[in-house]
Amino acid sequence: MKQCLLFGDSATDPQGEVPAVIDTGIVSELSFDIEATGRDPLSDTIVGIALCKEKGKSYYVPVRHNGPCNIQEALSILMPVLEDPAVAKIGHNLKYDMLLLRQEGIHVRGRLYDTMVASYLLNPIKPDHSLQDVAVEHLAHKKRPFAEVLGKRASFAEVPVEEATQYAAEDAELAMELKDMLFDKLQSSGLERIYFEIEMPLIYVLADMEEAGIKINKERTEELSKELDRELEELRSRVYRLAGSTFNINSPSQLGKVLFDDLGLKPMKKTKTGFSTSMDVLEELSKSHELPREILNYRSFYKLKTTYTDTLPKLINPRTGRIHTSFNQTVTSTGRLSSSDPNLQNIPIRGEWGTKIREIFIADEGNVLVSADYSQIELRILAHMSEDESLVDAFKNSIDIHARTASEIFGVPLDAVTPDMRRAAKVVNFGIVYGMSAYGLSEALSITPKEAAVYIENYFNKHAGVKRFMEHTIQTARQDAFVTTLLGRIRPLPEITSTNAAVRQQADRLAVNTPIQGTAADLIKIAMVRISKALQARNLSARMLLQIHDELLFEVPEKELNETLELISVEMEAALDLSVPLKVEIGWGKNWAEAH
DNA sequence: GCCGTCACG
DNA sequence: ACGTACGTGACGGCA
Repeated sequence: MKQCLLFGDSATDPQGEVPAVIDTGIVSELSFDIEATGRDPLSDTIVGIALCKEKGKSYYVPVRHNGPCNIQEALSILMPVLEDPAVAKIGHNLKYDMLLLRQEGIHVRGRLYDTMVASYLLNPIKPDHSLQDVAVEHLAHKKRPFAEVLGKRASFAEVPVEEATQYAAEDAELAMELKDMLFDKLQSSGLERIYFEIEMPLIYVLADMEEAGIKINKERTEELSKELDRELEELRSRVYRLAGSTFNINSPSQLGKVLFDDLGLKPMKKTKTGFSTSMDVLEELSKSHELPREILNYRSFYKLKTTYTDTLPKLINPRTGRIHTSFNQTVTSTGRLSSSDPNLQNIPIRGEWGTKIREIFIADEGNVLVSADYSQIELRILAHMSEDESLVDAFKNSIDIHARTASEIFGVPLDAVTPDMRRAAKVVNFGIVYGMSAYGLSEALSITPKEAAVYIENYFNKHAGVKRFMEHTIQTARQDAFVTTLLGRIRPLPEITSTNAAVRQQADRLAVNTPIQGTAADLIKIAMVRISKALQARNLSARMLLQIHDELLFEVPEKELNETLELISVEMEAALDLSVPLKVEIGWGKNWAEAH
């Protein structure tokens, strides 16, 4: 027995002149191939849902187009399909569609095929993974730009339904076509497992995190803004007095005039537009004049106020009372996530003000925030990938790695390592991972390049495995023009064969750094998926809120704290089986500062 | 819309 | 001689 959808002819066949009457029979025939789209980026609401059965057979359900259709009835008919775990979902940027549907109470389930993420895995250095761009690259298909369809209208809902149908159906059809095309390419590049076991399940986790958001103490944040205002006022007058004139401190060009013309300080570095007034320059100049120090103070307070304390309260969602970031899964060339609008991966942590600002991120009543971070993750991955004996041994025996490096590069016994030596060794350990030169190390440690070269030489004498690994990685990269992570994620390095030495050396550093940074990114993504599944399996209601590259932040009901702490540590430490143990440091408190 | 600067891992 | 440590995003100034 056929049942007509109650919104009847509001469903429109893009090919046909006659509006098609979609019935439940057709909807269930769409089983494998669904693309929820027809969204309106301007108002962040669902305007319609485009469904593609196969090429040439697409439907558009105009949920919010002006007309007599009944939203609730339309959605209640699509809901069983969208929520059916046996029905796979195909789309371009599915997280976006999933989040819109959740606002309507629909929770998408089932296997995902996201063509945007597929495009990213195939080429993470591609700057643009929009459907428009991906369709041109992989299908040589020029898609009509959304802006053109929209014209001067305020919303997609005002576009005539026939035109909207053409547009939305084209989106759905392109995703369908791209799915087959990109899936073949993923398989032949060995990216299938990363796609299905890491990135696709991660979409659900990221959607949950974005939807959850994080609570902040609004009143306290506003207090901090006022406090910063008073500090800035004082600093401004001090700066003007020392400069002998008033000017815009935020303008590097005006500041340059004051420092280098009026005060006659000697410029040290040039930028494209003038003399540099960056931190390291002002740091150096502060030895000969009081002003640069005050400029630095002014800048740091100004940064904190404009980027954090002034901005965050305005971003509280009135519906949820919380701040919701976006986690971008297709941005970085190494496989890391990024966070934007607002970026919650660069919240201050250092110094007194770092603590003050982290204190404004709080747990809801009855909950605590839990922070879990991987200890020295990149060095552990380096140890595993290089099989360097001394590094592996140090981690296996829980030796303080920076202290050991200090004893190696300074040639003193472990118990004779001073805090200063350990601090220098820490810089060396980080520098190695980035491919730092003797010059770079000398700058970072304020020593001569000669001394720095000795440290580096000492390091490699004790770590032949690391040296071998770096040389081998660069050599392989030169042959393949790409590098891979432990899990097989790819980063192309087109410039590794450049005839320009500077360009080529840059690529050499990327060749060494990317497998390490990228493997760390793979690892924490695996952990996120595992934790999400384990929490569900154990019926725990902790929510993952943020990922900050080697740290995960959760909101956990106090009553479930002990069980959840255990679960998080276990899942994170077991996410990958390396030749060195993984160590997780975990803490909790009423705010992010306490949890750390 | 780019540049310089600076917050984070 | 080359240029000099990897990966991000947001802000204000300026054209």
